[in-house]
Amino acid sequence: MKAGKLGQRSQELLYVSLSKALSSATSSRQLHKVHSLIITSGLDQSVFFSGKLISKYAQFKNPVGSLSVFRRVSPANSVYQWNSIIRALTHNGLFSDALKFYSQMRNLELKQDTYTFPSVINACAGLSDLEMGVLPACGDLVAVEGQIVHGLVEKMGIKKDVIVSNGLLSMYFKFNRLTDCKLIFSEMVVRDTVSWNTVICGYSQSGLFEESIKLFLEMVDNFEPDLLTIGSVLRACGQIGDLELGKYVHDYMIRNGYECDTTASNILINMYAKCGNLLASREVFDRIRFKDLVSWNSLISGYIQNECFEEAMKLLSKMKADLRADSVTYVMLLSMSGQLARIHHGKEVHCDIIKMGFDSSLVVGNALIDMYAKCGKLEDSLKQFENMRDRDIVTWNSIITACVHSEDYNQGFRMTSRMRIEGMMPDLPTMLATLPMCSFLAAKRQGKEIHSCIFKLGIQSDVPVGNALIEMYSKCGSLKHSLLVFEQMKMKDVVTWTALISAYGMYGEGKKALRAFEEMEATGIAPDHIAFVAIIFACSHSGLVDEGQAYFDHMKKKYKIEPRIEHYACVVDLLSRSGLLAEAEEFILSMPLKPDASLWGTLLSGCRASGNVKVAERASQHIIELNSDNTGYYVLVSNVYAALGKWDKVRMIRKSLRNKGLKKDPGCSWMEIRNKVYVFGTGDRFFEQYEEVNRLLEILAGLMAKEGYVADLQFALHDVEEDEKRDLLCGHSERLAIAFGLLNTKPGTPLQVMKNLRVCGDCHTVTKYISKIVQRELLVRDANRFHLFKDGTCSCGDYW
DNA sequence: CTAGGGTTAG
Repeated sequence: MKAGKLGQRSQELLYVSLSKALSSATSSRQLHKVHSLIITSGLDQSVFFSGKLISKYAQFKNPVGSLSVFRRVSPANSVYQWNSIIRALTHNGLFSDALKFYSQMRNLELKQDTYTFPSVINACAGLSDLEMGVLPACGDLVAVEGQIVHGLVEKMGIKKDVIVSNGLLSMYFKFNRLTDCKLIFSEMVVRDTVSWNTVICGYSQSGLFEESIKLFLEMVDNFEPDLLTIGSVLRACGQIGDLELGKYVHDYMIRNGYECDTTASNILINMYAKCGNLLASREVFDRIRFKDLVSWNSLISGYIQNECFEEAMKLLSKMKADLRADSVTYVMLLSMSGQLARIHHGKEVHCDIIKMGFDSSLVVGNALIDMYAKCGKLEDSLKQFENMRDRDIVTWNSIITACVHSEDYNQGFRMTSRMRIEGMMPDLPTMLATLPMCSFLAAKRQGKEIHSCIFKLGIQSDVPVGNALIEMYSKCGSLKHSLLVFEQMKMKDVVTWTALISAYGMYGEGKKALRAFEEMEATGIAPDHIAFVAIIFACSHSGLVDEGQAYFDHMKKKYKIEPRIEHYACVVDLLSRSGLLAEAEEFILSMPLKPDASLWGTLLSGCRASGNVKVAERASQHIIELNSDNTGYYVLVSNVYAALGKWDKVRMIRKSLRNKGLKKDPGCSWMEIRNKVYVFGTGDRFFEQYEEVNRLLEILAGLMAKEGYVADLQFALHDVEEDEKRDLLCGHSERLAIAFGLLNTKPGTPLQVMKNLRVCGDCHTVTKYISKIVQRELLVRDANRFHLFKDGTCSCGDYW
């Protein structure tokens, strides 16, 4: 009896001391020691110690240890043990394993409790992030598991448990199911700081900054925000540039003693920099007692974002005196080189990166691709891309963007197909990078594919995506689809409206563009300087001279937007296309900014329609004096002298182009027939069906002559005899394309032809005749607009 | 005995 009591007493003592030892273990070595003691005492299979050991191993990032303890108690019969193993696995990122254990637990018909769900929910959420991209089926599975969990939570009546609800909230945020979040949050009976933080962070991370700020303001009435809340809301302030609220939060921090927190101060630096208030950033920085690398990087990045590059460099050298730059610092420096397009600076940074051994970093590698592209060195971007061992989605998006930046669309499309072959899932930025390629090439088929991909990704309601789609469809010859996308967009910004106005402008729908502009103003969206470029261009493409000029004044007076060179160019285009050349020239000479080559070039193009050689010659003189590098203008100038028969001047210009190492963009046209793209260059003789195409053009020439057509030889721009000039005109690439299209499609089928340069006046006339003779709709897109030829007329009303 | 939110520089 006595011995028994003593035994029980010592057993209790052992229990307590082992439990204490286990709790206070601070290293895995200590843990192993205590574990051995527990085993020798024969207590390792007890519910209490096994559960505690499982959790303890998880704490030291040793899920294998947790598992081996769990296996020794199998079949486990206590909820505590199951909870522990599920939590241990989730804690270590082994989400799918955690869910497998959860399924087993469900099969055992053990009663789950409020401790089970938070871990399970976390596992669901974690898996969605990591594996859904690669394994869509797995993602579905998790979605189902998430629903089961939610259902069980409701059935068990533990919906009111704050921790469980918070877990559900966080899971749905990770699935980006915002409506569910809203519902759960509104139904929560009890909310604590964590609940508020979950929704505020969640909205901020989903990019819904206004929503996040609104919730924060609601929260402060009842709860004390902590550092997490403050961090999230400051991020939101920075993103939308809400300086006022940012200052309010800063005051709150000062009042509540968060001011000396380094992390919080770093966020403040970032917020002020994003709001453009570098002085405030600097003040916060100077007050930080313990500046860490992030503090320095944040301030330097602030200076770079606000284009104060010299300040940034000064700070950098100061920083280097007591801290070593890390990969983030180098990424920022690369971004600076890119912004400045200074390849020498970029290469120096690249050398430093190699020296410091940061060249193996994925983020740095991606930044290098971007830097080289922005410096116009696509070759170096490609080299960097090929040299990279690991590539993530950003790598692919960067190289595609690089190709787009250098206008190498074929390379760009090659990259997108390589990306598909290598199994990389495209994302939203991929869509934003590829859509402009389709726009430029008028590749409608690829554009449509991307559109369906956008639906599959579920990002069709994203505003920039919608904007890019509007542009793509309008440039691919489908105004109808553009309008459809526009109508379906729930949220619209100034870019959306501008895309619509430009679309109308390209199709010569000036009146509709004007109406769209008014509608935009009526919905309370203020036009920016680009919207004005779009509307004035739309006017000039439709011959709405008075309206265009009115908008130019409207911009200055009502919106206080100072006209830039491109606005002046629009007005010059507007006047000269309508034959008001004297007014256009006068306008250039009276403008407050120094006219550059683009203005004279615009005037010169405008001269083509009316053939005013005097103005053309004066404009040419200005262009030559300005010594621009744009070949397009020199082609125009040389055309003027060719038309005047001043061949010595033509030769002089050609020679100076050669000396500068510049080459004229060759004119080319292309069209899509049955999913295949056919390209034609000016005067091409080596393509399929060359003979047939030529014969058809001859037949058409005969028929046109009967209708009264006479070739306008001022557009044949070579120093050759008259009849040879006629031949050269016939060789213009758009004619080859049209003839080829006529031969290879059924009668009556509308044709769509793209051209990289502007259509010449003679081709414009010829196309009108052809549309009448063959009774077909011919849609021609040139450098900046569409011409729909139908029964002898053109939609542009000859304002080409 | 076990549970929930994670913020800053790119």
